[in-house]
Parts: sequence; structure tokens; C-alpha cells
Amino acid sequence: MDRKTEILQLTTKMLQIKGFDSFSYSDLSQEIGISKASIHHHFKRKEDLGLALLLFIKEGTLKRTEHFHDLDTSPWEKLETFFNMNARVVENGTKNCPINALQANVAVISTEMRVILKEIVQLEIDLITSILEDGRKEGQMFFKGKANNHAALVVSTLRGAMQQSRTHGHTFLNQTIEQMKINLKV
Amino acid sequence: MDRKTEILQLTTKMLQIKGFDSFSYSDLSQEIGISKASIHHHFKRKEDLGLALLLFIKEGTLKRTEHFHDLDTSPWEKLETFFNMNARVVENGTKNCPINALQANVAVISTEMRVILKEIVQLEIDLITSILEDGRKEGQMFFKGKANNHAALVVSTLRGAMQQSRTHGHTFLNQTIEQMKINLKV
DNA sequence: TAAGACTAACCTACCAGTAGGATGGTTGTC
DNA sequence: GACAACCATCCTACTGGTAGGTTAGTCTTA
Repeated sequence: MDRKTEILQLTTKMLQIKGFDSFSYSDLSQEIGISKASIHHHFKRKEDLGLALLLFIKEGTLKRTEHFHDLDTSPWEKLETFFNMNARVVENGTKNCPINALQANVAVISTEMRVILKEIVQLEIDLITSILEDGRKEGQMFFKGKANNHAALVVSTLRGAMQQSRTHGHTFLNQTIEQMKINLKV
Repeated sequence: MDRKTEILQLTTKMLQIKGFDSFSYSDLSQEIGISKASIHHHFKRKEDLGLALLLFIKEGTLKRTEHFHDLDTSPWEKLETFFNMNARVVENGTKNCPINALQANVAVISTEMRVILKEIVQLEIDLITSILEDGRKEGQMFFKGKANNHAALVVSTLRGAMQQSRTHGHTFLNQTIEQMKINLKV
């Protein structure tokens, strides 16, 4: 793995634990074991690092989204996979969801970063929209109103529960996901 | 209004805009128009300020919760008041919900702060639980499973949507609240 | 030999926090 | 009423430390 990717992965971790404004180039350099100036060599300014991070996350989200479309499983299985993937991110309790972390820090990140952040969230909403549409079409899922609106609700709930789990523990997240599933049953 | 309260109110605002680690005593002193040392006089360390802030927020939440119990309105009206109150907090788009901000910063706040933060969230869940129970008992609301679990879901959704509205705008929050209300209709 | 990766040493700006003192109002005592 | 003791509030000036960022130069590899 190249250094740039290594830095981006560590940055993701730092973002999840501390937030964008609360980790430093010094933190990164110490953990990786190279000098602070070396991090600056790869990402001149923290703003550049932030932008690269967002593109890194977006790429990952895009790949996962495409993977979902290729899957030959039922809407229910897809939805559950999506929930499990997200639950795993905050599993050990110390890490926040990167999207949540960035949205909380919206005031201290650049406009460019904000644009990509919005695109990432939209990718997820679109994915859930198509899963919900398929689920309803096949008579496996039930919900009122437009699929798009309900997808926005599902993503909001998941993100909110991931955040609440930081104080209320991981079982809180699992219970909330369970309740969402109960609500979607026909 | 005394200085201490003035500082706490400004701290709440700063927390909402920047996050707990990203505003400084210097920020506070400049906005209020007294010296940095004077802020330290009132709150010796930032940790003390943080703790006082949590107690300040908890007191406010407690008062509001009690106010709800005294209200002689329908469960639906209560729920709507609760939603509107929260929506107003993030209305102009620059401010985050303080609870969200603190949960995102859980790693950089003290254990004492975390305990109170959890209590505040629990107060809200308990309030919504009783509103939902009343609503179902009176045949005005419909939801599956336990009221407590659905309340956790409602609070998570609201907090999540408040956070998402930072990138997706205020209409996103309104639509999500609307979808929640649709789901609760009999 | 040229480019990429890396480094020590440094810069300025800002951070939380402290020392020591000025101001002005309140309270107790004669 | 006058004086002293006090106390909350505020100030200037400072500390040690860390932030993001720069410079000028070395090492390594294709």
C-alpha cells in the first residue's frame, strides 16, 4: 500500500475518533512514523488532505453502491447488508461515522468538501430509494408515501442512531435498526 | 442577565457552530468584549465550562420536558411542538444541534460531561415515549412494537435529519419530519 | 540525473492557563 | 458617618505548548 493511501486511511480513523479540527499533522506523523513535513509533502495543506479524504470516501461509497446493484439478493437482504455495514463502522464505540463527523464539522471545512459530502449522502439515499422501490414492487416491504422520502428517513435514522450510540451504547443502534425493520414489514 | 449565563449562552452558540474543540476562550472574550482572563475567572478551565454548559442544557431540557407534561393539548400537538422546537434550533443552517455537536465530540469531552449528555438524551426519549403511549391509547397514533423503542427511533431520526440538513438544507429536515408524521398516522 | 520521498530545523499564530494587580461595591465595627 | 476588610469582577502581561505551514537540503530509486 502506498503512503498516500496509508495517510488517508489514518486520517479517516482520526476523523472518526477526534473530528476534523481536533487531529493534527503531528498526530498523523507520529502514528505512521514519518515526520510532519512528510505528511505536508503528500498533502500540502490540511484543506488538501480534507478534500482528498472526501474523494477517498466518495470513491469507496461509489464502489459499494455499484456492488449493491450487482448483487443478486432480495431487497430485504440488501437492506440488512447496508445496515450491518454501517453498524460495523461504529461497532467498538470509540469511532464515530465519518459522515456524521464531517457534518458536525461543516463550519470548519471548505465549500468544496461540503459539496462532495452532500454527494456522498445523496449516493446512499439513492441506493436506499431503489432498494425500497424494489421491496415494495415485489410486495416484500411496506411504507407510506414516496420511496425517496422514506429513504431519506431511513438514512437519517441510521445516522442519528449511529451518533446516539456514542452515548447510549451499541445495543441502542441495534434496537433502532430492529425497529426500522419492524416498521418496514408488510 | 449575569455574565456567567451570558458566557454559557455564547458557548452554546459556539458549540453549535464550531464544535467543542474548535472554539477558544479568545473567541468568547472577543465576542463578549471582556478579556480572556475574565472568562477564566468565571470558568477556570475549559473542562469546567464544558461541564457547566452540559448542566445548563440539561436544566433547559428538564424545564421544557416538565412544561410538556403540564400542557393540556393532544399528543399530536405535543409531538408537533417538539418537532418545531428542534427544527427552529437549526433553522438558519449555520448552527448544529448542540446534542449532535457534543455526541460528535464525545472523544474530546470529559467522562462527567458524557454522563450528563446521556441523561439529556434520555430525558427526550422518555418524553417522546409518554407522548406516543398517550397517542396510541387515545387511538390517535399508530406504530408497531413498544412505545419506548419507537421513541428511540423518532429521536434518532430527528437528530439524524437535523444533522443531514447541514448539507441538504432545511427542507430536507421538514420533509423527514413530515414523513415521520405520515408513518405515525392511524 | 532527475524526480519522488523524506527530514531537521525553523516560522508565526494561536491555544489554555497563570500571576499579580486594579476597581468598585458590600459588609461589619467603632 | 468613617474606616477597614472583604469579595466579585475585571485587567495586562505573561508562560509553555502545539497548531499549520515553510525552507533547504538529503537519500533512494528508476
